[in-house]
Amino acid sequence: MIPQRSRPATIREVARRAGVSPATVSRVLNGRPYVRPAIRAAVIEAVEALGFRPDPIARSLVVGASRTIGLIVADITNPFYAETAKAIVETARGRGYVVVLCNTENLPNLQAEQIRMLQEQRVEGIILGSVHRRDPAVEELVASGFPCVMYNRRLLTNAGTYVVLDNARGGEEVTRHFLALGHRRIAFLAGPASFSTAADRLAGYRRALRAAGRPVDPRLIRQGQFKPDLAYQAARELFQQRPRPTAVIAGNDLTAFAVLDAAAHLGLRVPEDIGVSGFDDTEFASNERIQLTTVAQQKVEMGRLAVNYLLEFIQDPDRFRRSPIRHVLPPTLIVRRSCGAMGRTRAGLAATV
Amino acid sequence: MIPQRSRPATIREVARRAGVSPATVSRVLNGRPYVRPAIRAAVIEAVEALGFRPDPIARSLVVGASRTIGLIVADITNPFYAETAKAIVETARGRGYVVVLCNTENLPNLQAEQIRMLQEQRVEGIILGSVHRRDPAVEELVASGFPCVMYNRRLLTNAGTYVVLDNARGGEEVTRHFLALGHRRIAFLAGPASFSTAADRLAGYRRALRAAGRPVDPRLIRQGQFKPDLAYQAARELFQQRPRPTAVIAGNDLTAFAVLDAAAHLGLRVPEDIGVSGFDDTEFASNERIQLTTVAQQKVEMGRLAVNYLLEFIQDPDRFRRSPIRHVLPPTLIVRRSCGAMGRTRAGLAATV
DNA sequence: CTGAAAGCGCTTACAG
DNA sequence: CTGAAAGCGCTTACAG
Repeated sequence: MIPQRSRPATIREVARRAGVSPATVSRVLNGRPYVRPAIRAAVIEAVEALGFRPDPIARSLVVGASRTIGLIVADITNPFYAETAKAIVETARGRGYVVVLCNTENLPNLQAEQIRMLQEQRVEGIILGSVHRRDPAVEELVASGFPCVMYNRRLLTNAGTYVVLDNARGGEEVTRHFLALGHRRIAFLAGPASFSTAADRLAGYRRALRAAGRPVDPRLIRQGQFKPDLAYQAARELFQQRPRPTAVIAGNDLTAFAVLDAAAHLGLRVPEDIGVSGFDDTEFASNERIQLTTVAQQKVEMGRLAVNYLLEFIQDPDRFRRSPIRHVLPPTLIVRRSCGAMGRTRAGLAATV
Repeated sequence: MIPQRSRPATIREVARRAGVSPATVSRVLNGRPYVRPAIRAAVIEAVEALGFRPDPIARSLVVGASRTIGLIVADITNPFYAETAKAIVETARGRGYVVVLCNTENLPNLQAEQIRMLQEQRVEGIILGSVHRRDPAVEELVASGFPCVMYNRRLLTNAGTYVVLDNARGGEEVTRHFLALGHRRIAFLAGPASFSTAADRLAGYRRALRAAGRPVDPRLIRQGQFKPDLAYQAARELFQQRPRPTAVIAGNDLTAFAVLDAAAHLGLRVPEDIGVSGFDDTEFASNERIQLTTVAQQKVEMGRLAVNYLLEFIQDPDRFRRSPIRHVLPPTLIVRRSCGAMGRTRAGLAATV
């Protein structure tokens, strides 16, 4: 039953068996019209009898399509990337594509090397999850017209097709939330300024403060840490300030967890002494002991969109080169215990501030 | 400077420019001996001038080597798989290999399909992280001699090359630890019996109890849940038992977190009312609010070994077919707050039991 | 040491 | 509607 795996059948063996030419076999395999039904049937019969599966490598060589796409992420161990990667792999599989995974650790040189490598491997397109705002390798890639879509982060030039969260609105909403709870010294622990996510979230924070007529205090802003250990240090420093901030908005969930740790080590209670929030709504944010208020993104949807746009791009590159798609997804503020909004009146909070 | 990406140079253009034949260019590119130094230099000069990069697809077609490996995991959003995948991708990259990621959700049919697909894509080998104890598709793959290495889980037949944790010893040590703390009703929340990890950890638990002359109470054993929501339910049921278990060993960290949630929702204090432990030592286990006692594995090392064995397998398939490698890594018990060993005397604990 | 030729397994004009 | 031929971009015996 199961064909021996040793020597896969070739198209010419199928042709011989069906009594036709390899060209005809190729035609029925690729669903081309103009093949007499009887011949088509004979070919199909032969294909099945031999368990024939066309060699994708050979096919790639001639048509230049590998049915492979590349996925470049900053860090697959970050739950945000893991969850989007899962959706990407799953969606691609459903469309007959396989995905090659690359991890950049946010190193521009490494990312540039991976882009080169993926193109050499003849992937049909690339999904980029870790672009920097200024990113020569990506800018060049976009300019070249090679099918690619960014997700999560985008270029400062705003070039190319991308799907991102409305990070500014997310930053704005969570800031407004803390303001509404009566907080007046709200710190912002932003990621590196070179990531659009961090920059946009911070911009939203500033906008919300200004809209509320509150000053933006530079001492309350810490830039540069998306890594837990750096965020931990920055949080400790913030907590040492007098007067102490009453809330800290972390640039993502992972840094928010580090903020919680720092608070615990300094004997600060969350949310009584300090309100905390994150971004991403990763699995752990809802853990009973964490209960992190956070700005959620539609991670599965984001991954799915990235794949769909990329495959459309591959189908019709000219269209995307002429008019790239900029898809901005809405944020959702998820209120949990860590911000102090649950089970506390505004008056009660005002009293402790 | 930068060669136009539009029409990549071909080996015959390089040959023309260097005034040699394509065969010679191929030789110097592949580091073959017997090329006159002057000619070699001319070829290298031409390669650089044209920014030539050999087409890996064409190369694959003739040599049958794609410089690509497949990686099949159960769930990339599980931190264990994310961390090992990262090490695998990184190690492979260092050796000039690219990795195609597949996610099985532990579905045997899906896994079988991915194996087929990867072979069609002409990957040179496959790393399998989600095999079932009985797994026809994998057993067939191993029997066929196709280069593959399992990690994390292995087959009941024990066939093939693998690198796994000494799960039995891990289960044994954590059980002994709870026994030493004075616990007498230790529950075990095992993963599905079809995973060797779950089966082996449970076997270790049984062994430790028997060695201590303690009975194995079947009501304290729950099989089947590696998913947080199922584990949560199972934990609630365990906690409703009278007398209540005083400790629960979870099959992995993710289920341990669910156990913590269940305890919290029932108003049980950890570790005062109930000791809890996990497996894997994922990032979150060390979170200040979690402080989960757990059995650690060397995840990076495991990933690295899997790649290295696979590449050796690819180099010398006969050797691996004749004598597969069975690499068993030692577990490390990491004691944190959740088991109750910290800051409590044994007498104190005995009093509460 | 080097080149001409064949070939990897497909697809695709080009004829008919 | 179908086949013979050329070709995708390499590598590898085979001669010399």
